[in-house]
This record gives sequence, structure tokens and C-alpha cells, in this order.
Amino acid sequence: MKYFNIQMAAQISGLSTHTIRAWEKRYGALHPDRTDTGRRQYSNEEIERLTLLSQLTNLGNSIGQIARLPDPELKEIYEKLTHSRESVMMSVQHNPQQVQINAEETRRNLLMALAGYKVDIISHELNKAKTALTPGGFALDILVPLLKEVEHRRQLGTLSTAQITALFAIIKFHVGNIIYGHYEKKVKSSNKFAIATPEGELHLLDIMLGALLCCQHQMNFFFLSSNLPAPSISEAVNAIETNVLILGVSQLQNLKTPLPVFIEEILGHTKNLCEVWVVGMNDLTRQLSGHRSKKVRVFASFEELDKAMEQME
Amino acid sequence: MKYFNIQMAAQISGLSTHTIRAWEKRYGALHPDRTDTGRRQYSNEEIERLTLLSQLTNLGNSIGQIARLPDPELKEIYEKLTHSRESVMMSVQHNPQQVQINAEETRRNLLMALAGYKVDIISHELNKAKTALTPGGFALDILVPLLKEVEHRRQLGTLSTAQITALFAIIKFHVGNIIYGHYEKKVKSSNKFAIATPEGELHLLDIMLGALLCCQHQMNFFFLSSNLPAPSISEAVNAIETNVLILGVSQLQNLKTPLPVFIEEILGHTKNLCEVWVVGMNDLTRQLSGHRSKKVRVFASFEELDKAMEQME
DNA sequence: TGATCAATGACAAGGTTTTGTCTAGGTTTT
DNA sequence: AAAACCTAGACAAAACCTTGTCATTGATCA
Repeated sequence: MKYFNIQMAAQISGLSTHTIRAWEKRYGALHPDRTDTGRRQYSNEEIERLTLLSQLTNLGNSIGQIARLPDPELKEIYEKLTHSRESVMMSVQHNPQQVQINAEETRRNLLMALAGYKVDIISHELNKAKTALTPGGFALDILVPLLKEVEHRRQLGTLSTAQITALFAIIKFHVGNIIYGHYEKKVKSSNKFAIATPEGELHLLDIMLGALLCCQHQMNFFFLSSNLPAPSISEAVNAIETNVLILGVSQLQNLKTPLPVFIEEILGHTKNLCEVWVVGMNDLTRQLSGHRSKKVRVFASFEELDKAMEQME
Repeated sequence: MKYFNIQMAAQISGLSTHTIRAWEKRYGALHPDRTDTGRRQYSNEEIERLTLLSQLTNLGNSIGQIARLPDPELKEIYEKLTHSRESVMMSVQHNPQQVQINAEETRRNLLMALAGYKVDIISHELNKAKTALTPGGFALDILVPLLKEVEHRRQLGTLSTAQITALFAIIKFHVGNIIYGHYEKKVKSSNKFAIATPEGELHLLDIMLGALLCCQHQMNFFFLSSNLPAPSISEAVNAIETNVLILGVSQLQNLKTPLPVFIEEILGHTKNLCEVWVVGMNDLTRQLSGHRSKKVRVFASFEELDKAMEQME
């Protein structure tokens, strides 16, 4: 029986108050209670419904067609659009032509937009993908192939540093959006992850992918950020009592300390830490094959990391 | 059992004594004990309730609707609001509302929340400000003074590095939300800006403020991100045919190349570039006064940058 | 191809309610 | 006696309400 005013409804749902009133009047999307003097009062459920409608329209549904659907159906549609890893975005109801947007097309759009410096399209496309896909799907089906292709084109000289940093900035923003949003969801696993990169390794994106996978598998994780010296990491790991540390490394030669030494240093100063997982865009299994210990696992790809997490559930 | 008088209650909760009395009289928000002569006496619980009500109204709730709710429900609402950043942040869109906020009060709230490590409050407060204000207002009235105060407190030692990085991360997130949301909007001006920082200068926040001003004046801009070498910048500038380049610089000594050399290098390799604008949190006009060329403008503050853009419209 | 039309988000005008602040006049505390 | 508190009432700004309009967009149709 909690009641919010229209301003809060707008803040939470991300709509404007104008739009909320218009949706009510034009499409009967909601019928909030009124005070004696005619002011709208929204319950928790109604705010939830508004948010849902907002997200669905963002995904391309027209408000006129979904405004009058009952809550359960809205949720169902949202589930369909959201919970598919290999996603097919389809429009709803009486709209016969199903707009199919798949991961490959999204990636192609992104690369074309990047080539033409069309930042607006990049952002829009990423936003659509991240809402339509699960975090894991977003990471594995969009970002990983995209980043590989970008790296490839960088080496060919087809993409400039400026283009790539601009792209990375946008990606980081959208991924950050997902990661921050994850904190309040319920977590299944009892394992606790910490995610970081060693000092010298600046690639934030690699570990953001790792964080997305943690979101996917509803793991409890703490995102430590990049370029951290060993003492900082072990301190943090002790403080938040994590049992697994994910280290993002893409190039060994950048590191200040050789990776095996770095890892030993961390393991020597932590209590509960059971395992250290090393992962990155580049496959480091060969280069690190000589240094394996029981506590260290090196993953050849993010797909493998994904599988490993799946098994932990 | 300790009792507080109304002045203490006002001080702790951040309300005025007038307001507290009005809330009691009009909405029956509280029923404090009275002395024999009719003076209000507040218990710990009542002060807590008052503070809670104050925070909730600050977040946008109307006092009339929540004043009579019992304590547990108030707490529940508070939890919901501060713990569901997700819904607020998920929407990549900026909708200026008719809701008005007080810039100074917002900054005060932010600094208080930062001192108490209340990350969720910081995020919510920033979100409110960014929805209530235009991008330029958000930059100039909230962020610039806030960052100056933060820098001041950092030097005094009142704020730790951890607090500041946490704050910056949240600010970056919300500014990113505005910037990348703005890309989807239409632009007025025919001028095209590119925004970057030179290699060695990592301060992303400075140029984000510049980008906010571009949003404000509906300029066409490309956000190149930070830490870029001259060739990359000139390449991008040529590719997207910008006529103005905004360089964010806050400290000259960090740069790999002296700034005048860096700028000449860019100007020497670009075609359409008419002007290079240098701006940052620190006033560099004096330090760069010797190197001025016709094409280079150094701004003493973001306010000046704002004015310059206004004149271009 | 160009004209037309429905859908939709944004906004303006004009009126009502809500709410923070202030004033005035009296009482209590210091 | 000054400062702080009390009540009651007044006020103006903020927020909300409704109705109507406008610009854009995408689809349909001549």
C-alpha cells in the first residue's frame, strides 16, 4: 500500500511525467488511484508496470499495442525478449512481420557505424543489444567477436586508435550499466569472486567481460577495476573474503611483474582464496603452461570461463 | 532516554524548524512529547524518522503522501529507492523535467553522502540532478563546483583516494548516460567538435564536462576519449571533418609532448580544423600565454567555454 | 514519387493543490 | 531582556491537473 507521486514514477521508470499522463489518457495503460484532489498515486506494482512498459517500448514495441496488456503478459513478452542468449528480437502481437535482429547483424551494424564514425548508431545498437540479451549473451555473442574483429582491423590499419578508444568508451559505459544494475539482483552462488587486472595491464574491457559472465551466472562478485598492484589486490581479497580471483590479462609483456610471480605474491598473502583464474582476449594457455599450480586455472577464452561458471552453479 | 529540542532535530535532519512544525501540524508526521509548558521533545527514534522523511522528500516523494506511513514502511521505500539504482540507471535517455532542484543543496547532499560512503545516495542524487537540469546546468552548477570542493578536501586530507575514485566512477557513469543518450538527439549547429585529451592526460572527467556543454548547445560532437597521441587525433579529425577540437588538459607536466608542440603537430596534419580549444579544471591561460596562435584558444574555465559555444549558435 | 494519415512524444496555457517559508503576537527559558 | 519556542495565519513558488496543439515518423495510398 505504498504510494508514490508521479514524479517518483517518472524517475524510477525513466519516462517523463508528460509521457506517463499521455499513456494513461490515450491508451489506458494504467489507472492509478487518485487523492481526493485528483493527484495520481502509484503503487509498487504500478511503477513496476510503468518500468516494464518503458523497457518494452525501448525495445521497439509500440505503446499503443502493449499498453492494455495485463501484467503477466507484459512480463512474458519481456522474458522472451530478454532471456534468450541467441536472441531473436520480435515485435509483439498483431504485427505480423517479425523484426529479427540477431547477434551477427548487430555486430555488422556496429562495425559499419564505427567505420563511419557514427557514434549515435553505435550507442543505440549497443543499448538495444544489451537490453535484448542476457549479460552473458551480450558478452559472448556481441562483444567478444566484435573485439576480435576490431583488433584484427586495427592490425590491418582499417581502424584508427581514435575510433577504437571511442568505441571502447561507449562499450565500457554500457557494460558498466549492466554491472552496476546487477548488484541488487539476487545471487545464487555461495562463491565470491573478485575481478581485477594486474599492474601494467590497462585493459578494463577484458575484466568487464568477466563481470558480465558473473552477472549471467548470478555470481556474487566484486569489481576491483584494472591496473592494480599485488598488495592492493590481496588486501581487497582478504577484506571481502573472496574465494576466486579473476585476473584479466591480455598481454604478458606489459606487466610490471611476471604473472606467475604476481600470482604467487597474491596467494601468499591471502587466506580464503582458493583459486586464481586467468583469462583474456588472447589465449595465454601455452605461454603459461609451464607455471601451472593447483590453484591457478588459465582459460583459453571467455567461452571456457563461461562453461566453468556454469559448472559451479 | 535522551530528548532533543526542535533545533537539534532540525540540525540533524537537515530541515528547518518551521518545516518540522508544519509537517507535524499539517500531516501529523510526528507526535513528539511535550514538556509541561508545551515545548517539543524528540526521542532518538523520532529524530531518525524525521531524517528519513527528509531524505525521502529529497529524493522526490511528496511529504503529504508519506508523512503518516509507519517507520518500517518508510524504511522499505527508502531501501527500494536507493537499492534500485538499476531501474533508474537502465534508461539511457535524458528527459529534462519540470521538477526543480537547488544546486547548492544537491552539492551539499552529495558531499555529505560521500563523507559517509553512501554510494547509493550519491548515485540517486546525481540522477535526480541530471534529470532535473539541462546538461550544461548539470556541468556548471553541480559538477564544476563539486569537483573543486572535492579537490580542496583532498588536499586537506578530509577525503580519501578511495572515496574520490568511487565518486568519479559514479559521476562518469551518469555523465556517460547523458552524453551517449544525447547522441540520439538532433543537433542544431553546423559546427562539428571533436573532444579528446592529449597523451599522458588521463583525466576523462574534464572532457566529459566539455561534452556536456556540447549537449547543452546542441552541437555536433564526437567524443574521442582520453590519452590520445597527436596522429590519432588528427586522423580522426580529418575523418569526421571537425572544425573545432576541444582538448582537455588539467596538468601540463603529465603530458608526453609539450602542449604547444602537440597542438602544432595536429594542426599540421589536418585540413578543415579551424580552432583548437584548450580547457580544464585548472586555469592554464597564464602558463600558455606565450604560445598563443590564432587558431588556439585557451579557456580559463568551463563557464568561458560555455559562453564561447553560446556565441556560436 | 509525393500526399495523407495515424501514432507518439513533447509542450503550452490556464487553473488547482501542495508545501516551504515567513510574519505576528504571545510564552518560556536562559 | 534577549533568545528560543509556541500557535495561527498568510503567501508565493513548486508541482500537478486537464485540454489542446505541434512536430516527427513511419506507413499507406494515389
